[in-house]
Amino acid sequence: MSSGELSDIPEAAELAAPACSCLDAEAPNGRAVAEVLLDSALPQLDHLFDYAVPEELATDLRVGQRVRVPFRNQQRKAFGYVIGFTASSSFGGELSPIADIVSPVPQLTPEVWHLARAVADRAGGSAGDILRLAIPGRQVRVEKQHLAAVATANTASAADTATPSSGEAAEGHAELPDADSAEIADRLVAGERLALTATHSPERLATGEWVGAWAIRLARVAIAVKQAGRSAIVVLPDYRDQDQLQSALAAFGAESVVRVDARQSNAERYGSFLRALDREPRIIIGNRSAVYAPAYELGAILMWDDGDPVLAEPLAPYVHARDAALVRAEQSGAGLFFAAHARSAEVERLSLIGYVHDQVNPPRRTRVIHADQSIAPDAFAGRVPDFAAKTIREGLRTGPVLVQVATPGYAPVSVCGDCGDLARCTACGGPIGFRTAGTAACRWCGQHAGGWACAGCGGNRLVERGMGSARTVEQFERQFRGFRVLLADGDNPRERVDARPAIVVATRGAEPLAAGGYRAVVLLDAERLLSLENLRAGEDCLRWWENAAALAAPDGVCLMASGGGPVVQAFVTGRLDEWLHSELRDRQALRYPPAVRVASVTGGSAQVDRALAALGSPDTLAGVEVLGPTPVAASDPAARGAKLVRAIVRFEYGRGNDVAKRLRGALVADAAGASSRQKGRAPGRAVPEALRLRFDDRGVFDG
DNA sequence: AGCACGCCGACT
DNA sequence: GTCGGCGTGCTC
Repeated sequence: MSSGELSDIPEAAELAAPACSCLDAEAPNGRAVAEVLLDSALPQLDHLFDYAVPEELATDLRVGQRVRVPFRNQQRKAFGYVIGFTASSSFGGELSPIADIVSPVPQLTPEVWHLARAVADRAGGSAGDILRLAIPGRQVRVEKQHLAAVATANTASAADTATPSSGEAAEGHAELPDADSAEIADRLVAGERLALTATHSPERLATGEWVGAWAIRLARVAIAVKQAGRSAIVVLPDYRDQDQLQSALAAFGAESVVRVDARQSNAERYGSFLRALDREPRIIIGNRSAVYAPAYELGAILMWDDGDPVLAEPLAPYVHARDAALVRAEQSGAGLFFAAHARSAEVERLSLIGYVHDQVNPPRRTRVIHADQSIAPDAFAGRVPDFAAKTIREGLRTGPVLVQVATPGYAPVSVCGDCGDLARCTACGGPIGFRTAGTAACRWCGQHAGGWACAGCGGNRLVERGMGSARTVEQFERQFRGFRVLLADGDNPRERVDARPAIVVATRGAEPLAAGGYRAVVLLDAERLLSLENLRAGEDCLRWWENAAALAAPDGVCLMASGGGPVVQAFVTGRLDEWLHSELRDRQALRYPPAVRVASVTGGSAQVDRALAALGSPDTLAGVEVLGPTPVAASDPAARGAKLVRAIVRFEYGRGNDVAKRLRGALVADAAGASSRQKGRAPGRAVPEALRLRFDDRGVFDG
C-alpha cells in the first residue's frame, strides 16, 4: 500500500497478505514496465502509455489498479489504470515512473478492460469513456469497510476449515428453479443466446408482493445460473423493473444479489461495485451500465425489454446496453438472454440471422379486443367512446382499471370528424390544437385552421380528441362519479396500486403495477402514438401496448379503443412477429437500421470531408454508403450557433470494424490539429467544434 | 489542454 | 547573424 491507507484498521496486518480475494490480480513479478491507460477524454490519448515500475511500488502494484502518473511534465499528474506489465518498452524515450497507487483494489478486471476496448472501438470512441460508466468513483470509507469485512469473513471460514464454496451453502435455501428456467440457465451457461417473449400478468410472491410474471422468470433463470456456480448480470431499463426483479429474487431466497443503479449514492454504488468485484458468483442487477459490471465467472447476461430507449447510453460514445452485452457475451463466452413482452427489431434481426434462438413455448397473453371501428369518432361526448366506458365500468365492479394515454398534462389535439384521422396543418403538417374553444390552430406554426380540410377524406369538421393525462383525469372524475381516479405520469410517478376499484390514468411507460392485475386495460390515442414522426413508431407502440396489456389480470381484458392499420392489427391479433418480420424486410429494402448500421459524422465542412475521405475511395467502399453531407439546421442543439454539416455513413455489419477504425482515425487526426486551428482564430469567433462521431443513433433518420 | 519544436520574416 | 511570430505535433 503506497499511502498506508489501511493502516488505521485492525485487519491491516492480514490485508498485507492477499486476504481479500478481490485484491488478487497480476503483479509485476520483476517486470519493469507498466502499461497504463490514461483517464482522458482526448481521443489522441486513447492508447497505452508505458511507465516505469518504481522499486517502492513493485510489491503492491497490480494489474487493474488505478494509479497517478506524471504526464506532460513531472509535476502534472494524470490518473490511469494499469493494464499490464512488460519487461521492456518499445517507446523510444525515457519512461517516467508511476507516481502513486490510488487504491489497493484492482478496479479494472482484464475482462472489463477488453470489453471497454472492444466496445469503444466498435463505436468510434475512447475506452476511457466506457470505463467511466463501468467504474464508480472511489469511496475510501466504503472500501475500507469492504476490505475489513471480507478479511474477517475469510479468517472465520479458514478457522472453520470450510471449503471456499461452503459459504454458498446458504443458497440451498433458495427455491429450486422450475425445469424451464433451469434448462434456460443450462443453455446460457453453455454460451447460448436466447430470446424470450414473456408471459403476461402479475403474479403474487410468497412475500405477498405482486410482480410481473416476467420478473419471476428472470429471477429463476438468474438463480439457476448462480446455482451453476456462475455470475449473472441482469440489465433492466428503470428502477421500477429493477424493484420487481429484486422483490422476486428476495422472495426466492436468492443471496449474493448486488444492485447497481443511477438512484444510488456514490457510496452505495461503490459498495455494490466492490461486491460485484469479489471473486465469488453474484447476481448483479441494474440499469444500462450494469452491463459493464465486473462479475466473477460470468455465466449469462439477461436483458429485460431491450427496446426501451433508456437502454441507449446518452453519453459518448453512445453505446446501447444491448450492443455492449452482445460484445461481452461474445468475448467471455457467457450466455445472452433477451426477454420482453414485445421484441425489438434488433433482436428480431439477430433471430432471423440465427444468432439468437427463440424460446418456443408460447407465453400466456392477455385477451385483446378491438373497438368497433364503425363508430364515428365524434359519436361520444366524453373522453372515451361508449363501449370503452362500458369496459371501464365493468372492470371497476371488481378492481382497478388502467387507461393508457399518449401524453401528460392537458394538451388536446384534433382529428377529422368524418374519418377520424389525425388533423394536420395544411402549411407545415403539424398537429392542430384548440387554443380557446372553437379556434383551432397549428401547434407548431400557429397557422389558424379556419378553412381546414382533411387530406384523407376531404371532410372539414374538426373534433377535439386525445387529451393529456391530467385532462383525462378531470373528465373521468365527472364521467365516473364515485370512483377513485389516479394519475401516473412522469411528474406523478406511482409504482403500485392496490386491488381496490380505481381508474388509473397513466402515460405510456408510467403504468403502475396493480395488485392482482388490472381488471381491464384500455388503450387510448393509438392514432396519435402512431403518428409520431419516428422510424420506430410502430415498434414502440407495440412495446407500450404489450407492456400495458401485460399488467392485466389473467382473466382481465385489454381494449384497443381506437385506431387501425397494420400495427394496431398486429397488436389486436397478437401476431407481432409477423409485423416485425415485414417491418424488418422493409428496412432491409430501405437500408435502414437495424438492417444496416449507421454512423453520423458532424463537424465543420472541411472536417467532415476529411473524415469521409478517410473512409477510402468509392471502389474500396463496398457495403459502405455515404449520405450527404448536409447542413445541420441552426436550431439543432448540436449546432450551437456554428455552421455545421452532417454526413450519414451506412454500412453492412461486416464493415463495422473497418468503418469505425477509419472514422476514428480521422477523429484523432482532427483532435491533434484542433489546438493549432483554434489559435489561428480571430478572437470572438465561435470555438471550432470538434468532429463528432455517433454510431447506431436511432433517431438519425427521423425528422 | 498546454507546451516544445521548428521554420520564415524583421531587427540589432 | 538572431529573435520571435505562430503552425504543427506530442504527451510514456
